[in-house]
Amino acid sequence: MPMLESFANRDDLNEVVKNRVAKSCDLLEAGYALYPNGFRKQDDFSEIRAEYEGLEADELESLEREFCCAGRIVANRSFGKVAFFQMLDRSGKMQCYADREVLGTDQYSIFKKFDMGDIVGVTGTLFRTKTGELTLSCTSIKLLTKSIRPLPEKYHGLKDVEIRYRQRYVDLIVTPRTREIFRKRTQIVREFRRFMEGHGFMEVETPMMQPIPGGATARPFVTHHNALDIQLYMRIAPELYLKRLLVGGFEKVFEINRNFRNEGTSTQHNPEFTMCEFYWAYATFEDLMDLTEQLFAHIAQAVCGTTVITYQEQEVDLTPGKWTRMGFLESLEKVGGHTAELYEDYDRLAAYIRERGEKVIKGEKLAKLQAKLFDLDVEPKLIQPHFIYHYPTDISPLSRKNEKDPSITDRFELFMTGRELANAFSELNDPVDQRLRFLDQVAEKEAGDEEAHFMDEDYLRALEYGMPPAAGQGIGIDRLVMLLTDSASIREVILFPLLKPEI
RNA sequence: GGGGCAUUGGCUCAACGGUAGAGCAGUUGACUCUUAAUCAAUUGGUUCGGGGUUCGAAUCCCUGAUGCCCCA
Repeated sequence: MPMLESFANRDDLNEVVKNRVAKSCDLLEAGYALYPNGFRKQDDFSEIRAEYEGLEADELESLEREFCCAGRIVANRSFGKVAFFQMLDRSGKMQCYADREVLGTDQYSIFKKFDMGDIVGVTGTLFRTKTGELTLSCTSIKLLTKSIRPLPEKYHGLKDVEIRYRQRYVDLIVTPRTREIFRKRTQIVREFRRFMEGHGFMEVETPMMQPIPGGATARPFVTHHNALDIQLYMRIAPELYLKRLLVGGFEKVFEINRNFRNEGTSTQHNPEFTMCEFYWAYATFEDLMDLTEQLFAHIAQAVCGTTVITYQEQEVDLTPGKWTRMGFLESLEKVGGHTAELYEDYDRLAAYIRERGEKVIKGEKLAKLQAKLFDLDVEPKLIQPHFIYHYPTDISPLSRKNEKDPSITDRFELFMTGRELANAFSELNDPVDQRLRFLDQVAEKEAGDEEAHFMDEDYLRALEYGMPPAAGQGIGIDRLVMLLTDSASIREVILFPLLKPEI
């Protein structure tokens, strides 16, 4: 109690909090615990609703059953001797009814001291109100957790996105859509796993702290291991470790986990994000296209109940067989509206890209400029699912070269809604070729490209033992969740997105 | 890294150079079927921080912080 009082006297607290602390003191003095343990909840509101929503008022009345629920008070409409209040549990909301006649004067007067946001346990029976709403009439109400901070306004809810992200716990209490998004996220990951396991893939975990970061073109986070006194990097991709597992003989592996890339944030980038990468021995990138169509359709069907979804008011058809497959250069022509006269003429292409406001770095290869052209004029136009394949070898350091044309690789990226969702290729398993590609990257790193790949001798050693021909793919889980929850920003689908510290 | 917008009570928002206000939440009171309950009364502010202009600044200028959006 003295602690509570000193808490209440802190001068940084607003009136509402002080009031609630004062109320808490009253409750304590009257002999009630503020945070008692041991209440056993029996029933979820959604289960009750599912089972009894269909019953008529008289059928409910003859029901003998007493329910035992717990949750947070999120609305309270009080009359003199009765009150209707809403409770929220993990499954949803339920209207409850408190009646002085039923509860007795003592318990009812204690109930009147409860605030919005308090967590309470109730027992009660079902009835239907005059307006027909299924309601739990309380036979007992017990305070389980006192809340001393006021919840946001009930009608407009929480609109300040900064508070929504920083205090996600409040957002989850008051914003049904937020709860919905994260439930769906869990479902999506679960269905992803189920699909992969159903296709014979084995889930593994590989290092997230790596002495040599590899498998992607990105700047890594650097950290340090004290006992070993070595520099470590947070992984930018699991790729090279998963392929070591192919060498080891696991033919179908996947990992769903976090990657870390030391870059800015945007509506589509968070420094830590979740990827699923999978590797399939004795398959090619073409097999992956078929698998991907099946995978997306499976998840969309399971989570959204349809394979035709709506994203930001655009309809996207994920039905397998309807996905477009198009060559990289072909897409520059057909979608971008350019000809070889532009995209194969280095100087003209460089001039065009500068004109469009993109930088051209001195010594940058033609393929990189073509990729920039693609980003500018093709990617934004790919609304329906498109596999864009045969990327230039120069920008695909881990992909297998095409057998007929070594300037391109057997690689594709998946696009829809104007953005990339997956990257896949037939894997390069020739250790000599891989060494040359690494050396090429090392040269670029030395020339100042901080995103270029590191040399990885152990990975080359693994390839020298022999990695079976294989195809591998990475799918951005956050972007997939954005797609299936119609979210415009990646922060909407990450529980605690990275923000600068408050103070 | 650059540009634009935002920041006012716990929350949602007004006031745009002249006394900082409303609704919800809170407090007090009334009320036995409400569902944004209603009615009456009422508390609560370093207008994001710091500087400046002005007789006077939430408002105009500079600077910093955080967030959002767009670009790189």
